[in-house]
Amino acid sequence: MERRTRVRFAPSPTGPLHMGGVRTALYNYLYAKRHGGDFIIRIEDTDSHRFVPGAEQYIIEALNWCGIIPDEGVDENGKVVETPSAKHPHAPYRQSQRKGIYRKYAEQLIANGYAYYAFDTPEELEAERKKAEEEGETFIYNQVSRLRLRNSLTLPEEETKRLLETTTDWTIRFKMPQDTVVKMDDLIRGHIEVNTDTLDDKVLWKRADELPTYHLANIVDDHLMEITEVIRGEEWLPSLPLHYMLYKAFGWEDSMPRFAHLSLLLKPDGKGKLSKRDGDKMGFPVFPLKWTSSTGEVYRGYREDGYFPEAFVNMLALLGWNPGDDREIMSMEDLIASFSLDRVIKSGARFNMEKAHWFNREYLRMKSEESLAELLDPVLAEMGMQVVDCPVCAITAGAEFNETGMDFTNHILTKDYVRKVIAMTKDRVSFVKDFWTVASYLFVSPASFEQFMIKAGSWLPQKAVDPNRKPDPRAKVADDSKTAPFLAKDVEKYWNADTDSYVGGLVSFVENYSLEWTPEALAAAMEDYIKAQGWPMGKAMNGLRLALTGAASGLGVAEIITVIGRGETARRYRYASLRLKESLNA
RNA sequence: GGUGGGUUCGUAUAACGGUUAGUACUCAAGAUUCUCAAUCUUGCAAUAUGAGUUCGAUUCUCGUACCCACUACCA
Repeated sequence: MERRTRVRFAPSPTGPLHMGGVRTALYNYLYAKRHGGDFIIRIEDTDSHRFVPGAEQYIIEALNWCGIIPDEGVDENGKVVETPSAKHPHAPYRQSQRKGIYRKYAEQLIANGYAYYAFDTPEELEAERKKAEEEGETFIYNQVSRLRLRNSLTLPEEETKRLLETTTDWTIRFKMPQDTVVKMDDLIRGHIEVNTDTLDDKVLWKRADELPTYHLANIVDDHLMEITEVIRGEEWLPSLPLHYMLYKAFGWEDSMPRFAHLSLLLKPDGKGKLSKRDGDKMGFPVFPLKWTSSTGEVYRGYREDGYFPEAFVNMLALLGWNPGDDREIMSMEDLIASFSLDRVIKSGARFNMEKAHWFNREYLRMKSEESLAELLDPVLAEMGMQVVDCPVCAITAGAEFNETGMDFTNHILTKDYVRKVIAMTKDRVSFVKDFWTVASYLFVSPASFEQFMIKAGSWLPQKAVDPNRKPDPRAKVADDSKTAPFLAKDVEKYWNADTDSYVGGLVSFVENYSLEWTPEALAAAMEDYIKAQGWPMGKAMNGLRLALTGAASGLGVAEIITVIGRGETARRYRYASLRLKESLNA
């Protein structure tokens, strides 16, 4: 009988979900949707000591941002469901609120001889561990040691009874059978065998807080919630034998889910799994959303760093899985249509920031100018710009737009102007905030000229250096003049009396230019003019760009002029000429 | 230490036991150009290691090295 596919993502609210967790959730989601099944969220909060306020909400919000929407466990308002309904029949979905149901399962195991009561206190166990350590060994609560410890297997029945009633720090432990080979199958890793002699007697239920441990709660809930596949992180592989044994002990073998253990996400240097500190060290976020810890530490998030959720999800999906062909840019629908566990990679994957940037750039290019303008709005507002939808209203309110829709004195601009800038600079940026970085001169005229130059120069993209990479023997020594800040003392290289006259002439030409006002037409006309005058093309054009942008790099000169307009062009030239002359004389 | 998992260019990955070991990112060179990008073209770069099985091994088996996880009354 074919069962409906039901998978779950079962995070523990002990902190923010990091990108590895998001990937696990994503793979679960893709698998569920690929098979037309359900994706369920369950909160595993059986450890009261490690509970972190806000973590649960963070997890749900993060998944929501990624477009990973649960079918069950969380309602439309993003709240974990607490009372059963047709859509959420297994509520509550928080294990702390399910605590009443686990004890009887643990007792059932004892009744059938699969578990026992253990009365050793945490202090006693700690002492055992310490003793073993001094002897150079490791203490394990297992088939051998349980015979000399205080539990219902060694104590007389009356004593057991008495302790159960009079003490409150006992536990129920699984009675791991001796010398039995557990044969397991993993959807990603294939067949695995483990001898039970290497396993210990795990605690299943604690009297102290009357809560189950992960192992019990997990198996019981997966069974009750009719989970068909368990897709989780590799850190669970060592406890898979125990979980197999538990299904067997409960007599649930027939409905036991199939298991798939995902490899971990590694630090970019490949040493160890990704942890929350790595982001700050390596300069990238490890969390989907920004997180502020209770001690006030702030961790960056992909959302706040300007990544598009589609790009983030796409990048994450391909970190440890591939569709079997050369496709890389894939929407959620594409991913769902192609996802399969047998193409999940067994080895751990390292996160690569350059590739993440590339993904974001690809997605940015696919977006319309309209939607990018929308996204750029807050950035412009932050820089003191005011974007208006209704130019007429703005004019009556005192805005003085030039012919291109910009008021450079009052920093007011039209939506049209923003769209124009975006169209012109779209293929130079990876993130929405980069529009400002690469084209601020289209929004503000240079105020303090030399400073602006230095700043503009320092904005040039810094090339990332991978310490692991072998140097290319043919690579030339880095040309500093290309990336170094454009300093005031270099002015003469770019500007002298001749340049000034070329640029001045060009500006007059532009002011009187009356033909088609497009970058192409204007560029052609300017070039003809420069040639007719017999001026050096580079000197004239680069000089004008310097005057207009304050930098030695940037958009085509004609493009800039058609955006900022004639008046602003002339104004910037006069200003630059003045300031640059001062620099030369100084 | 024990148990389990893993190992293809710097990174992510592809390759019915038979390919010139492919692709993308990064990097480099060239083209283009008024600069810088973008774009296009080209290039650099890998099967951890030793045995075995086989006509033939990146692929199967075993050993070694290295990496990772687990080894809690945490998940």
